[in-house]
Amino acid sequence: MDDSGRPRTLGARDAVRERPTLKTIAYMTGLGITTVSRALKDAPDIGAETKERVRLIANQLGYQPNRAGVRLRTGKTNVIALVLSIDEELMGFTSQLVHGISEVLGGTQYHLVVTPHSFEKDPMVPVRYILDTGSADGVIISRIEPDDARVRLMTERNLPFATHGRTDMGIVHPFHDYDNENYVYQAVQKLVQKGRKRIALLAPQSRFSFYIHSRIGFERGLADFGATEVPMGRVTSETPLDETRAYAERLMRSAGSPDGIISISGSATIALVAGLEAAGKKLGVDVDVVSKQSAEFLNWIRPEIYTVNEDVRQAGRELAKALMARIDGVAPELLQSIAQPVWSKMGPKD
Amino acid sequence: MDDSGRPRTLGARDAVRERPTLKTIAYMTGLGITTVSRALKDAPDIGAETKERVRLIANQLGYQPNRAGVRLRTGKTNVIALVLSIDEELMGFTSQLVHGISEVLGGTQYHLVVTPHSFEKDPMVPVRYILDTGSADGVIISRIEPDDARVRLMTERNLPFATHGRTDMGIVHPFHDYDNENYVYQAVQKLVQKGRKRIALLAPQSRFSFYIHSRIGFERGLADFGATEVPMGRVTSETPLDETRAYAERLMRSAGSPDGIISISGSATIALVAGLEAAGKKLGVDVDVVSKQSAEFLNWIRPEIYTVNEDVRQAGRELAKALMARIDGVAPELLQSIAQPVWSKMGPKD
DNA sequence: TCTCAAAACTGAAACGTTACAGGTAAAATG
DNA sequence: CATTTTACCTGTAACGTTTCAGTTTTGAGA
Repeated sequence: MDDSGRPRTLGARDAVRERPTLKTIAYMTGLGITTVSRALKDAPDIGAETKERVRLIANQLGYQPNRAGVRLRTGKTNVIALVLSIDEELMGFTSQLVHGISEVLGGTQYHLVVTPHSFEKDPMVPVRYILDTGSADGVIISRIEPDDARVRLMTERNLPFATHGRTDMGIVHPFHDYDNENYVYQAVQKLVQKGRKRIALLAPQSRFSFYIHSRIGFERGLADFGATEVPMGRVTSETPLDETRAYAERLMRSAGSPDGIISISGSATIALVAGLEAAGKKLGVDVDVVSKQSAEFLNWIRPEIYTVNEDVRQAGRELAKALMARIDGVAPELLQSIAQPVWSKMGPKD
Repeated sequence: MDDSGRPRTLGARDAVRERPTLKTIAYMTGLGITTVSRALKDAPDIGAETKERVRLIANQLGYQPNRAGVRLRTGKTNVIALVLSIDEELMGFTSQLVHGISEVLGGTQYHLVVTPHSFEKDPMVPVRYILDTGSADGVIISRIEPDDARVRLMTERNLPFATHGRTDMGIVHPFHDYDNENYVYQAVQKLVQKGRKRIALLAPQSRFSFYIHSRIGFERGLADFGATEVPMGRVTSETPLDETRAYAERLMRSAGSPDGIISISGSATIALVAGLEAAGKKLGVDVDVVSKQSAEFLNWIRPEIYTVNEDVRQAGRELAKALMARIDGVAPELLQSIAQPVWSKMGPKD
């Protein structure tokens, strides 16, 4: 009926509306689909002038490669999966991370798929799903353990990933971490400088890597600066806030109550402070508190708290960049970074 | 050369590893690919026994339809896009919303793609991108304006969406909203009951729908309960916190300072309280504050604040459910909901 | 016994892309 | 002038799915 070989109503159909495809551009330029595809990829066997022409038309049509086509043909999903635990710290952690990641992904073909899950149940579920369905080119995980089953599995199965936190299992992989050891060490120093000697540490749950790091920093600090530890019982940064508050009140009323407290998490600090004030203690007078926070809010409430900011947004950026590089084959040992603590300007002056 | 007609090493290849496809199941059952496809869809022209057999093998293989294949063939992406403004409220709003949405999406084929953008620049960009690339089956947006260009565009182009907030432009669409009018109305009532008469409202930016709602509730409350307004100048819930604080301090030192303040946002309240205390005022004595919050944290800091919780997680659930229903063709007028304010148990007793 | 309809199943084509294995014409080589 | 390169370009097949238009088989009806 018409110039067969090519599908029938192509020109008409494409000229009207519809999303442009390689076929559209091929039709408009009079070239073959293959040529157009290769031209847009800047392949060496396509003439310079042809490439120019193809690019021009592609731009003008606003051509965007069809993701499903690419994915089906090549297996490349152009998706980064962010695996979130449902009990991640409340105060802005997740949103900061998401924003940081997307900031970097914004200039690329990657989309960000967020996959939350209940950590208590089984942290492997989302990772296995991604592995089984091939639904992402790379994965970002947090809440890392020293010996992390997810890290092992993804390494075995060759799925690129980046971790927010370090492991200690002889596997070299991309990560970004906060230097919690150094943070706690400096915190001890700060408290001792203020004349505090009996210090408590509100640490993370012990299964996580950063528990170890903060303990190491703590013990090194106690030794170096000469102070003693007041134990926090079973209270961690993830204990329900009312329990934390109750424990803090009891602790501060007790005989050997601490005169300095270091907290690893902003929300726990709120409960902590509520507890110690309920016990009649005064911040900056009877006791000093140092806290890390992922959003600048503690000093609005209590200017007396010494605060250190964790730039989670920056962490998101680092993780996204590292992961993309890993996907592109960069060696993992080149994709590791550790952020140093930064003391907030809102805290006390000294 | 083996049993040609079918691709060569299929049985072998699939038995070993590789992801199972319809072809795998077809090979194992001895059926055609089409039959398998239709059997899994429970089509009426497939025998009951055959369906059973196919389902059994599919389950056993852990078959999951290839998303790229489906998407290429049908255009269905099985993706929900969440369009976030980069300057969304800090305190947990984003993460709550994300978790709420994923909770619902968890049981479905849908994936959640998060697409942040700088609202100040151009809120249309992400919507246009999704429209142009067909990269999602539905969209969730927030920060809704009474006359919202995104709503208009998506309606025109027939892209299903749900909004976190209402519009007022004669378009019926799925939404979930918080009853800010009622919240502010009740807040005025509460303050008047406490004997407060000169009330200030820290409202959202005026371009947003919920500005109007809170103003209406405010004015209705003032009239009904007999109080007068103290204006907040140009301060809104999005003003940088230090400016809010400075303004609050100045305001509270001035002649006609308010004895009651209503705040629409938890983070703004922090700055507000810091300001009024800097002016020497005492919460619950010189002035009462009522605040909405999306995470229960204000009363840890100041038990004297009257707080109302907005369950953003629930909002996420509602939005996800509404959007999926809309995608399935349910009429938009059936997919609208408004959450009522709930007074926190942590606030003052009366 | 023959015809027809219903029930059950199936191959081909298409969605948009890329890898592969050519193809063609012009230019360089002998 | 014949032959080989070189530079550019192209058709086919395949990724996994669904739709369409059948085909085969079975059994009922005449």
